Amino acid sequence: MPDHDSDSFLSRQTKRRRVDIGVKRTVGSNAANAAAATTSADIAHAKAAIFGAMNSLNSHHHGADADSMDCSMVEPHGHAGVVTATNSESKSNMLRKLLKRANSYEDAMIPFPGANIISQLLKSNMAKNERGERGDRGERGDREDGGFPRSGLSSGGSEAPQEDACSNSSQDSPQECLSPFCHPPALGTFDLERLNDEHLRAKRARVENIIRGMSHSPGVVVPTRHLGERDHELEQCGREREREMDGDRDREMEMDCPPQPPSPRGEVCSRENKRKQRLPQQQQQSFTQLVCQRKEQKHEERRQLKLQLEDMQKQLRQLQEKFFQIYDSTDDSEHDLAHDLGNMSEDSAGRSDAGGDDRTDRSDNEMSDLDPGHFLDRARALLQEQALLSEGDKLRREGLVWGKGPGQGPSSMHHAEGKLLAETLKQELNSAMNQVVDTVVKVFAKPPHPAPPQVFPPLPMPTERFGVNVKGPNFHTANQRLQCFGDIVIPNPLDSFGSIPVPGTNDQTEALPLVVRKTQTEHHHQSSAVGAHGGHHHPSLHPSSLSTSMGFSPPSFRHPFPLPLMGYPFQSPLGPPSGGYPGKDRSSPDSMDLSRETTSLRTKMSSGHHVGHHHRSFSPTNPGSTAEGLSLSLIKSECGDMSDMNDISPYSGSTIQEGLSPNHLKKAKLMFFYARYPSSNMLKIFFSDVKFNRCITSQLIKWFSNFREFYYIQMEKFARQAINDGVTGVEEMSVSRDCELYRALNMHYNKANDFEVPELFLEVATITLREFFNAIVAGKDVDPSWKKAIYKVICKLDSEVPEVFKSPNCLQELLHE
DNA sequence: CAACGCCCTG
DNA sequence: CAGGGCGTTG
Repeated sequence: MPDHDSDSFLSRQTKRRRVDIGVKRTVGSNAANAAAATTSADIAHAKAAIFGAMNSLNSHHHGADADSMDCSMVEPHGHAGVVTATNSESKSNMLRKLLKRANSYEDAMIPFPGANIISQLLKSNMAKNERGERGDRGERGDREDGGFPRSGLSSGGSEAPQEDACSNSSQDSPQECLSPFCHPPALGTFDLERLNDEHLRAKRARVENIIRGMSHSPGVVVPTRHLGERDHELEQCGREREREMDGDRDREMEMDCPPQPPSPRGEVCSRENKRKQRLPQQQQQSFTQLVCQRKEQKHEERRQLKLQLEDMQKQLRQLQEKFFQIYDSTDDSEHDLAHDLGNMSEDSAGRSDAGGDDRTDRSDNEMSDLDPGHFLDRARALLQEQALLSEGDKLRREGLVWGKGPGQGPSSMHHAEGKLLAETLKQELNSAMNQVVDTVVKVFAKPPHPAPPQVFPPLPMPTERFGVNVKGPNFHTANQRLQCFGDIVIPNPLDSFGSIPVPGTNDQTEALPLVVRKTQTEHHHQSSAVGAHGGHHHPSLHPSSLSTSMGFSPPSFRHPFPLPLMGYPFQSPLGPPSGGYPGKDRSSPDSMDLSRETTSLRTKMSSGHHVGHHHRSFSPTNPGSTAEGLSLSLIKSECGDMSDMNDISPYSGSTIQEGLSPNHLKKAKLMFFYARYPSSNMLKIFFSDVKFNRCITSQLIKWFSNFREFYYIQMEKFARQAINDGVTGVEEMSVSRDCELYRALNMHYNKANDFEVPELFLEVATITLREFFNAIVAGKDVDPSWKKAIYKVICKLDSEVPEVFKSPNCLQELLHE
């Protein structure tokens, strides 16, 4: 898999060279390599973010609780001892049930598009957690090392370690993390096949159960289907999938690319397309482009879903943790609710012991218990109970105390508080659960809902395929809320995804989750290479400045959808969204997608050849995308492959730019006062708010080259002028703040004169001037390369650029001083 | 060969 | 300031 990645990247790179922006230097290949490593390690980044978040979560609690939290996501067995000891098992059971249901949905979702990836990721998390509990702390550290900017970076060698780290993480991610069978050495091929078979069977069973379950859900009408139908669908999906893969191969042949293994990866596809768009015969291929666009969108959707689920799970774990803190030694009267929650601790523990593969062998009984209808019903029951409880407790809620006071025994006071807390927790849980439900439902209902005008006749695919009537109110709102999660920053491909049919290919994307797991794994890994966060910032950038001046705090980093998600659970103490879901009235994010993508393109095209259209966004009104394709190819030929910049950080709207702005130019000019010859690494460090690619690096270096040029021209000019003026002694030559030379330089690099030119620069300028003076006086200027000696001297005079310049906001900070 | 930097031109 | 050519370096 890494081979494939690097291969494709190499070919991309070589092709790119043709369209280099002109500066012969290929500085960008450093950046490009880094970018490749970044993208290929996106999954590792995501994981690192998750684990980092979990770490931070755990760090707020002491050992046992932290452990139980870790377990809670996987298995509550960690609580079992504690809870049973305190005879409040039923309560905890209730919570566990809820929590587990939340988790179990990933399993339930497996047969559906986008679900498999989630479950895989969750399973991988479980595996990680289990390992982590065994005291393996190093792994997390490694991961963070690979995924996050490190603090101790040397300006010289920041790239090699990055690549190493990235490749490391990309290496172990497929095996360790993505594989549901996390016992590599123990399994022979036969075992693997057998497990795979079982896994598929279990999947099938789950499909049945889910479909059955959906029919219980309010507002969902499900025509019951037979396994045979489903099988047929699966087969069909597989065939479609094969067809598409063949298409990939064909296209690659056309591109005279070295034949690559058929990759389901949208990234590759899009890359192919981008390259292809430069070719004249692209009209013929608009169709295949559509296929790839859809794939890409689907991958993004998966990524989003995955992130959402993880977030929600984090929330749930938090809540659970709180719950157990409070109920550790208290009692309650919730048995009525808890009793129907079944024997969860048993099967939970059983599953935890059995490991990942055992999860697939869930019985139908269990599954029927996990269907969405029951889930929703229970949620409602909880809500009703809440309503009752909260009547009397609402007023006292202010005085919640989250710990046991020293003087507080198991008194009635404590008891009452526990009730309060329980209620609050339940509310939170409910809300969180609602979110889970919505998400899941959203997946189920991936609707052919009326999306932007379509050119191709829509294929009635998802509804039929899943037998889900998506017209229920819940589905709509769920859909919208999902979009709200990703709003502003993350493009929501859900809409366009489900609604952009591709003629001929019967929308095979739905079949992807059903493909063999290995393919899935690859798929996941690769699609995440397009991932959202790849664009956060270059790993070599300074985390300190980022976090302090850009609001790049770890929490927000790990939380792609912080506000809507966090706000939701607490928004309504008593009025949980039983009937109407909040977010129903949110504006459609469709327009935001456009604007956002347009922005992402615009910033990149900061100089020259602006073409008004958004990249990667498939325009339904322009089916062939011929014109767009051409203009797109123009853009790409300007700046190389844009796949490097596809990723949009959630913060990119205000912080990470994909192009150099006039402010960056200004900053560069001010930096020139300190460094005449900054290395590309240095530039990456100091322009941390810019997403580096070949273009940007070249541009920045070109800037400094131009600065030098001007500088040396001025020096020579003034030296000659002084000589002409009869100056004979070098000592008379100096650059002070009132001389002409200084004014010329200041005018050029500090036009607004709002920056105090450092004294060091004056010294360097003086030295330069004298060098020129001496050389000219000595008549060296007859030598065509006489300046080189001077350059050699000057290039050693670079001084440290102040730390302030590392801040993206350094202009404000500098100019306010 | 890639990376870099200078030079020239527009 | 950007584009492109060219030479140098490791």
